[in-house]
Amino acid sequence: MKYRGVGPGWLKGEKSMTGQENVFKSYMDSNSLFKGDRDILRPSYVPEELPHRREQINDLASIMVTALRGNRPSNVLIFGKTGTGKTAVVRYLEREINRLKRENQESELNAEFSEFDIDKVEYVYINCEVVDTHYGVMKNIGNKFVEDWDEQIPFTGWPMEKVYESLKDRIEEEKRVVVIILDELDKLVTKSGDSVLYHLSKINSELVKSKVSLIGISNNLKFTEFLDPRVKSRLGEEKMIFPPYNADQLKDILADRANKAFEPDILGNDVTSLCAALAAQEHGDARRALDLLRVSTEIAERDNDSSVNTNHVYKAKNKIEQDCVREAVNTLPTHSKLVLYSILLMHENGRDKLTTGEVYSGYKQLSKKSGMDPLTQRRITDLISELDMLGLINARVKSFGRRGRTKEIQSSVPKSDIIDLIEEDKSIEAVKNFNSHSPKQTTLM
DNA sequence: TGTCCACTGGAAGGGAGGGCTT
DNA sequence: AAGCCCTCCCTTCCAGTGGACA
Repeated sequence: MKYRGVGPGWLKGEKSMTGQENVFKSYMDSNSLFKGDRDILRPSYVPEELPHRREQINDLASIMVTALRGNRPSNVLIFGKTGTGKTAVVRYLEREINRLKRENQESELNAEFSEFDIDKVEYVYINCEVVDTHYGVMKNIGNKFVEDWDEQIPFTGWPMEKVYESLKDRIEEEKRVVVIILDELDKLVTKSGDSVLYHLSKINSELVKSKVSLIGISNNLKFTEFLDPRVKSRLGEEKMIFPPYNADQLKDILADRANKAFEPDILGNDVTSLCAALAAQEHGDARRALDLLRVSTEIAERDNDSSVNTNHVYKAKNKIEQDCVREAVNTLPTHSKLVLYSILLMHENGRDKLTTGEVYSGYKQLSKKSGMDPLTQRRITDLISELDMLGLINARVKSFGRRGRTKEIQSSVPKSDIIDLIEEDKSIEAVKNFNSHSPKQTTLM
């Protein structure tokens, strides 16, 4: 069939050139329960006020104000579990600094901070879960100071020393105070060590005009144990710990966002309370509370309901959990999929607890069947640990005395759903139905 | 109390891939 | 084109481990 393109009529929701009604039409005509921008319910949205974080905002602002006077603020380490507002507070202060810069430009007075041009305060935010290498972090910081594509540090190819020198030169081009935020810092340290922190924390001794301050954000209080003592002391000049939100605080946060996101009467009684209570069970995670409210509303919209009720919230809870698992499985490399597949198949065959050796022999059978060279057992040990970290399996080291010491492995996902999902992967199509009852098939045991 | 098993997990290094410099 | 750098994925080697058992 010839491709005919999408004509203007389609866009208006009229019948397509094939004579069928446009697939989006019915959805576009249905009423949205959101008042406007649904991103208000996304964790990345930074509201005008952050409920129950005034104290942390003030503390951090009192440290950061030094930058506005042209001096170097102390380095800060911020700790707190997921969804406790760490990133939101840092982003909030970034917005406040930018607002101050704008007001300053408009008034052209620069009265309050007259000795230093506050336009020269630079805020560089790096998420170390995304950029998790020494090179990547340095490159990203350095590239914040150039707009010309030709002058950008390439994403690979330069020696580290050159990247570092280039970064220093760019910062030194004019007198400025650079505040570098390293979010999810523990991920960077775990993966690439502390050399990037070593360089960044001693950079001030090599700068003449400019100054650099670091704000590290981490979920893990213990990650500083892996740091070189010099880095640890330079980095932790100030420390802040963000406590988890309780259910009442989460309810306030949700109520605040809900006021902006919905018309009155859209949310049923107890919807925000339930979202808050469910999220409070998970160490007071505001991100989870907001996701629950947003997904509940989306489910209500799809069901063509005129309001959101607690049933939608329970559905949303299940959906979020399932989506997380499916996403995790879908993005696994092929060999990890085969390891998980072999664990699930053996569970299907009644084997509840497995050892590394058993999983490895099952995996080897599957690899050969799918025409791939199996990886070594050492490598598979690492893949098993990764699956454990993703929460797809439970693996704990256990000693069986004379029968050795190994991991005891159990799956922690719905077996048949995930088996079906893995079987959708084209690259391992040959192992599909490996465990069928056909007499010609071998069975994993 | 020493032995033994079946691994665990750290360290070192190979090599492929992507890109820069000379 | 050759030499170099960095990252990623992987292998190889090997010391260490917990607890049942003789």
